Amino acid sequence: MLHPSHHEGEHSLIGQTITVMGWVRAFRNNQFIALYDGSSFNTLQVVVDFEHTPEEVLKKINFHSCLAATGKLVASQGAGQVVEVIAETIEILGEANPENYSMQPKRMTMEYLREKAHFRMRTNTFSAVFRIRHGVAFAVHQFFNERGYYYMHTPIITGSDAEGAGEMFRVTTFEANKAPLTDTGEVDFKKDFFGKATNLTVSGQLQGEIAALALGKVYTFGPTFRAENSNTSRHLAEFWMIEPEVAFHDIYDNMDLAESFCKYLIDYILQNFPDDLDYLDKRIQEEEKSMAKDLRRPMGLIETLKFVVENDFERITYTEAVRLLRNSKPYKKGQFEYPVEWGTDLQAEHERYLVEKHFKKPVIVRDYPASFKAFYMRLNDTAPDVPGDTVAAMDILFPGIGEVIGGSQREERYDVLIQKMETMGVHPEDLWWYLELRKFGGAPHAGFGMGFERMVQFITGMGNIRDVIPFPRTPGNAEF
RNA sequence: GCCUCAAUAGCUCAGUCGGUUAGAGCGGCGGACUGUUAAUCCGUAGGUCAAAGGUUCAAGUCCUUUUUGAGGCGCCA
Repeated sequence: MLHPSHHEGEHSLIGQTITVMGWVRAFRNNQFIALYDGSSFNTLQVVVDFEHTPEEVLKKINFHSCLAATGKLVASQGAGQVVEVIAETIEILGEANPENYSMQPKRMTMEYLREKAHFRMRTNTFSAVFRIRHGVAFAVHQFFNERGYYYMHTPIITGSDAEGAGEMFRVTTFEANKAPLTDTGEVDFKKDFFGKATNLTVSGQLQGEIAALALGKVYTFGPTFRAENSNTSRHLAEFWMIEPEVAFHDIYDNMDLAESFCKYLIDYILQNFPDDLDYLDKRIQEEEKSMAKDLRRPMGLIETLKFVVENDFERITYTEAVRLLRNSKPYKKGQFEYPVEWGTDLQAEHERYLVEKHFKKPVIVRDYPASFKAFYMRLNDTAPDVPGDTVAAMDILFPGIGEVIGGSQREERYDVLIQKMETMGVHPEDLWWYLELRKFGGAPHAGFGMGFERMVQFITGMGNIRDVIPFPRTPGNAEF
């Protein structure tokens, strides 16, 4: 459909009779329809000749009703748009009776719209968010394709329950109350569809490593499932994750890749979705007018995105982070709820201090204690000033969102890996193939996982992750 | 899973110390309007105050339980 920013269309079609189809955003002065078809943020003005338009058609030109208008495209007499269609005929394609329709041409809360997920994409905010979501997804593939990475489809149903990334959703064809039992009274998964217990994937990483040790540079991008009872604005039970895995990369290559990846995605949206971004930016400013000054964002949305693209991320080790936190004002004043001690994981309040107060930019923290990180992360050599064993792991922390990326160099040394599995209670026999990758033609390699929705959340400035995925799945909610 | 807060008209909200007939804006409906930009103007209808129970002469307001939602925390991406 034509819209004011579609310059090619303007010039080639002015003076011609055309048919346009879309949904009514507004009907002003009994005369002007703002028609919207989703192709961009903009609407096209259709001028109605109401003396020659049947009464029953005029009555059905309502908010969000769908229609086809045929008429001549002309340069607009009004100020707000470049071109407009002088309608000769209007055909109502789909009514939207305002007496029963749950959407209204006014500001609605995100919570209300979440209950109307079948209609919320028709709003300015959500249409902008989902156009941008598409843009980010496209940019993911473009980024990796340009760099010679292969897109790998790792399984959604997985039989390995040793991935250690949280609670899993069971996949079974057994009736919930009629599962066959073994002699010892346990569910007999040998009789289940796959002949073993299976779950929805929590990560494609382990299979990604198989691909990386064959094709060199690969990435996955697919749905991921966590059955955690997480009730926050940045967790979903079903989300999309991007996981590059690269042979011959160490932790530093890994951080470089992750940082340039983040910047590429953000820059792609800045370049290609300015109208949508501009609307979201203004929307946030409007929303923050009624908020206390210290609760507002330090920078506007677009300003923030440009800042992230143009500046290096801060890089520190976990050990340095702990030292820095223990010397911080909130620590000395006892304002942290959780203790800061080498060997315990950084809490959200600590990460927020580093990102939002101290460095005021994205921060990459690396070399975490081995004790609370996954078994597959590569053990670092001991270092002076570091009180315990660390692994080559890194997290990228963003303002407002927290962890957007978590990654590591993988343990490629067979003996070290098997020892770590044993101390961490992972059964080597369950991951025999993973171990064989180290035995035969193994290589140093590294990778990371990016939470796709978290990145979209950051780019759109949306406060709740449920509002950047079309149909959110969270504890107690799988409507639509 | 834990903590805190909330639920009043279709939507967004106000409702004082427990007191008589629960209000506003927007939206809806009826009307006016041929250059509007979330158009504007006039008129009008609309309520089981989330549910159940309790205290009280009297409950939207206080108490208990439940439901739903939000924010924070934990788990993580």
